[in-house]
Amino acid sequence: MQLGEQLLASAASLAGPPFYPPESSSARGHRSQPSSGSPQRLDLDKGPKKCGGAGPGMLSEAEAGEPFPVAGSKQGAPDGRKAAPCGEAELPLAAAARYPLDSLSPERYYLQSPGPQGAELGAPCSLFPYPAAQHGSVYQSPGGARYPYGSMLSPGGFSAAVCSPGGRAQFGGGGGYQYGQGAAGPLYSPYPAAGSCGGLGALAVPGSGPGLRAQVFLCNRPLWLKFHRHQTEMIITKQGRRMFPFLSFNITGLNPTAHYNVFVEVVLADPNHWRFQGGKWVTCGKADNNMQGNKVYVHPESPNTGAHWMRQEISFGKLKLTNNKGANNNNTQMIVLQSLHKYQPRLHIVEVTEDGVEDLNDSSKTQTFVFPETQFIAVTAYQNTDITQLKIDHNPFAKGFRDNYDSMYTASENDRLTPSPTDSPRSHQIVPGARYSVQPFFQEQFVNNLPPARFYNGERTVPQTNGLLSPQQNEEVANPPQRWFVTPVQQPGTNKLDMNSYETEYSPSTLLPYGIKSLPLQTSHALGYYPDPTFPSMAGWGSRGSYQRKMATGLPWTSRTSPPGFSEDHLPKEKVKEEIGSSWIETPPSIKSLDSNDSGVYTSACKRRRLSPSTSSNENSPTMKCEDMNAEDYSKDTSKGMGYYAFYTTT
DNA sequence: CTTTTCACAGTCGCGCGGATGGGA
DNA sequence: TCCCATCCGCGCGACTGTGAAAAG
Repeated sequence: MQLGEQLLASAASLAGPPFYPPESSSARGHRSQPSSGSPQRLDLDKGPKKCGGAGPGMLSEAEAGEPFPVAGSKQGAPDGRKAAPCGEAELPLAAAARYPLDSLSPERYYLQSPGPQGAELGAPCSLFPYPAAQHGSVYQSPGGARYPYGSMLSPGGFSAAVCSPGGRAQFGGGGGYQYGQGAAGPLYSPYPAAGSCGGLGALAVPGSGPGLRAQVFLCNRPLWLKFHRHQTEMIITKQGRRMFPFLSFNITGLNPTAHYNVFVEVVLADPNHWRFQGGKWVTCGKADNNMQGNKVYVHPESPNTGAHWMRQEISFGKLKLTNNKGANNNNTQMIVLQSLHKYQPRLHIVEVTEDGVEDLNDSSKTQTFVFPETQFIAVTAYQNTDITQLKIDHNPFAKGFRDNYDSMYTASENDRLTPSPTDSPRSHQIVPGARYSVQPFFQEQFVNNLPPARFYNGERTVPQTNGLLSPQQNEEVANPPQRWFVTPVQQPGTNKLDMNSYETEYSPSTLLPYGIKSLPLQTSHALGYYPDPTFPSMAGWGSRGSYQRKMATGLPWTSRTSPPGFSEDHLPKEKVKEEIGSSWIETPPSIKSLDSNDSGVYTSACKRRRLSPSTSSNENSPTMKCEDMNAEDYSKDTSKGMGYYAFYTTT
């Protein structure tokens, strides 16, 4: 467990003053040892305890409906677009801006900039690393204010490039983003962006040593965004529950020969305790930041060379979340969390020696990345049915909860409740993907793991779609079609269900452009994950969606249907809007009619579904469970989301 | 009343063992 | 006939969300 301890120490040291008070005292030792008298500990007991009240730290519904505040954000989006999935309650910036937070001074909160990350919503795996301090909303415990947001990097170092994918805004320069956004003030100088923000250009830093900046891309970002819009929830159980979506990254910019440890740390995202009330998440007193337990999950392949980490996608699919405090002792695969608290996963990349020994004195060897869209609230049971539905729709392990229902309907491809690759933000993924032609990052997860049967002609010839997923410089967007034909890197035997099936939603097929939709494959029966029974009703919304997506996977040539230069950069706003607006929550009329006709069957076959026939309608679509968000509001919301894309694409 | 725990049903992949087919 | 490789089916375990019961 030397490695584990080192990493723990690393995380702690990185954090300077840790984000999570109880762990703060264990900078180099055990996290399990609570720092009883830790000066950094935030006295949250003074805060309002009563849930549902309107005390400080609470987000009223009215407030929740307000536009996303940008005040305090140096680089704040000028238009104040908001990224709130289901109200802004979950947005730290909003929260921080509104809550006196009792004894907490504002500077203790490192707000999430609504600008950059919001703008990149459409980018699945884009290459826009930007400063840590400005991003994300990791709750900073008292005493930790010095290190905004946990960028535990030394100011002189290459500072953790909190890489939030997608953004393309110039990094650092040109009104770029600065560290220490908000009250915290810039603690770090602006990121000296190596060339353009993101893109492989930044990777082209030759032989860089410690100063080499890594870039991290959240691979399944569209999925995360989907959940984020509704405020992601993660189930925690005593035995541990896997995350879904799980964290999956692509890393670039590492020294190929150097060794690195890669691990994920889950930290408290804000100082509040949350509860689901009135169809939305509201704060409910102070968080219990005394929670003990392991907060770090070391990637099983650590330590390994930079080349290794960059060669393939780095997935944390086996990471489990638990509320069992005793789980930290003997199960390093589990991260201990507390229910109804909001957390922010963070990725740490620490350069180590060949033996895996970390130089704790050299903070420049550590980089931390935070993706705000991966924030989630830990729950023991799902609160928001929207989230439940998303989980069912996207998590292969939950397939049993959707098949019957799915097979009930025969809605057209366009009339789906569940987003297809063409009607969801995933479509945008192609875009960024189009930029990625150099490295088949996703092959293992998106291609190699795909059941052969899912490939057209039974051959794994689809990898060209990988091109969609392979990082590529922005300037390369111009030739997406060619890029798509990327030679696959066969890595048989890797990843199983947890990887490939999870990602099937984002397999190349899911990333195919609109054109794919018109390519209904006859190979439905060949789909590994979705057996034949689902296909008789393929036209139905049940088998459609992910199922057909998989069919598309098999088309090596499907990518060609994509318009040249198709990219999120060039994606017509109308199209984007259309896609956003057509997310799964919207139920097409055809379904409604079917619902009425087959309600009986539906009821028996899908009694477990929370989505009742009536709720399949627009009026009662799951989305509307955010009570403060009616259809119109949702539309607006999507528009706002669109704003993100617009902002993103124009940046 | 809210939150947590547990048993349950369903799906999937893996591993094992038997059946099958081809070659020596 | 024997040996080896491949294919197939079955059982098991892992994993999911559900829904009821228990706990606070």
